[in-house]
Amino acid sequence: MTGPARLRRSADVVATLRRGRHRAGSLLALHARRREPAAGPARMTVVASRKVGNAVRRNRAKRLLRAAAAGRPWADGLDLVLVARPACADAAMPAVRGELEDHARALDALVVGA
RNA sequence: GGCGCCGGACAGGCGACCGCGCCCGGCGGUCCGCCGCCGGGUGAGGAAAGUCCGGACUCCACAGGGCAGGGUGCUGGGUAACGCCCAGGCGCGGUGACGCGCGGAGAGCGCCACAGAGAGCAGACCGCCAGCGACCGGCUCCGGCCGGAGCGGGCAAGGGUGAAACGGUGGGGUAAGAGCCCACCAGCGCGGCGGGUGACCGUCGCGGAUCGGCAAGCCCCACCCGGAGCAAGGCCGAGCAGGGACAGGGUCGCCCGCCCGUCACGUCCCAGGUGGGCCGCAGGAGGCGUCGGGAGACCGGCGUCCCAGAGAGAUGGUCGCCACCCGCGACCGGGUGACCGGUCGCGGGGACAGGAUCCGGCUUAUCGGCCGGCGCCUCCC
RNA sequence: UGGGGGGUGGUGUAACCGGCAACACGCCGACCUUUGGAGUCGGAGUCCAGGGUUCGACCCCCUGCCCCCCAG
Repeated sequence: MTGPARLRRSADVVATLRRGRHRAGSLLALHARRREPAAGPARMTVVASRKVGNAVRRNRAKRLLRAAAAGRPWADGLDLVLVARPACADAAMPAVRGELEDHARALDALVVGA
């Protein structure tokens, strides 16, 4: 995976969802959290629940989110969780990129600036 | 030409740039656990799906018997096995190609609402038939005669109810009738002969007058099933804190049998800790080709190929070109015509759906065209 | 992975061993009332969907869809 490294451990995902900042839109929700200490490149994972649809729709949504996330730079020391919404599986790439960029800019101000 | 039936195979192709999982090789770094870069190889389906069946595999005193429970259900075959497949038999539907169904109701229990006279060793509303007939009506040659109400009987042909009502035709018989009797037909049962491995078929004889449906209600018969599941199971590593109860425990239930144990290394409960890695885990009931056996499902021989192995879970993103399908328009060709074919332009479309231990089936979803065989109708020669 | 339960008017629930789908609240319409409320009368159901068994299916069997629960 390019860009951010993969976030593998379940505890890290839960910590990011619970203690991180988040922003949500119609296509996706972005959770972000600074590690302590904030060393190493950003890590990320994508999530799609059963509400998104069947396996094809879930995987489609996750691929779009990965591709979109790989297309922009991320600050070091961040843990990211991208949550797919049902509409994400039907969305086009520019829309996904746009919404992700909005969330990322808003959260950079909160997480990085804090 | 039109409308159909059955079977099979496919699941757009090529290319550019940026990326992903796994494997191999090289280089570099390393705290030796690995990490980074480069190159090469490889990377989803006919249903991968639903999880409805069957097996492989693994573990459980090696699970032996009985009961209970569950499943299957015409016959023969195929298979590792099946609830699957093939062939056959019978029945039903269809003009037909073809499709669908399948043990037993002559072992027992139970159920058949409403309607209807009667619905389970049937029944008599209308009706039919003689008899009585003191009452009523009509006729009268005055003796009676005819019809009806009523009474107690005989009958079950016809009407009518219902999903279903105790065979059909003809004859005899009778007061009227009825398998009451007879012949033939249908159906049932028994027996013989012939064919078939068998389901069953053909044929001959005899019998007794001969009535259902539901077992996807209980049930009977035959056959099958030990249980759990890859979070099976095995190995390595890290970490913690013990306390209490009990004589029984052993992978669904009950009894017997068997095995282990009876003061703890067991079982259960509470509390605490961990929730990491490796194997299982990809050579298989395997794919393709060919030859042989078989009616077929399928089986065997030979050759050849290696074809996903992740573990928060890899196939993506942005485009181009060419085919394919649909709609509209223009032009050309054929035809009296409805219309058909071709070229070009514009617009649109490409489904259902993603491996998670593996395999064989079933079922369900699915845009579109392709191949093969067959049936019916119509037209022409 | 294995097992269990359920889907009935708008909502919450019924229906013996197969025989006319019932109740409460709500909604709609009519009557009554100056209006509203209360009251009276009436109305509305693909019994989740599609097949099958049966004379007949909410009920029995098969297939599919959805929801809930339990164990690991």
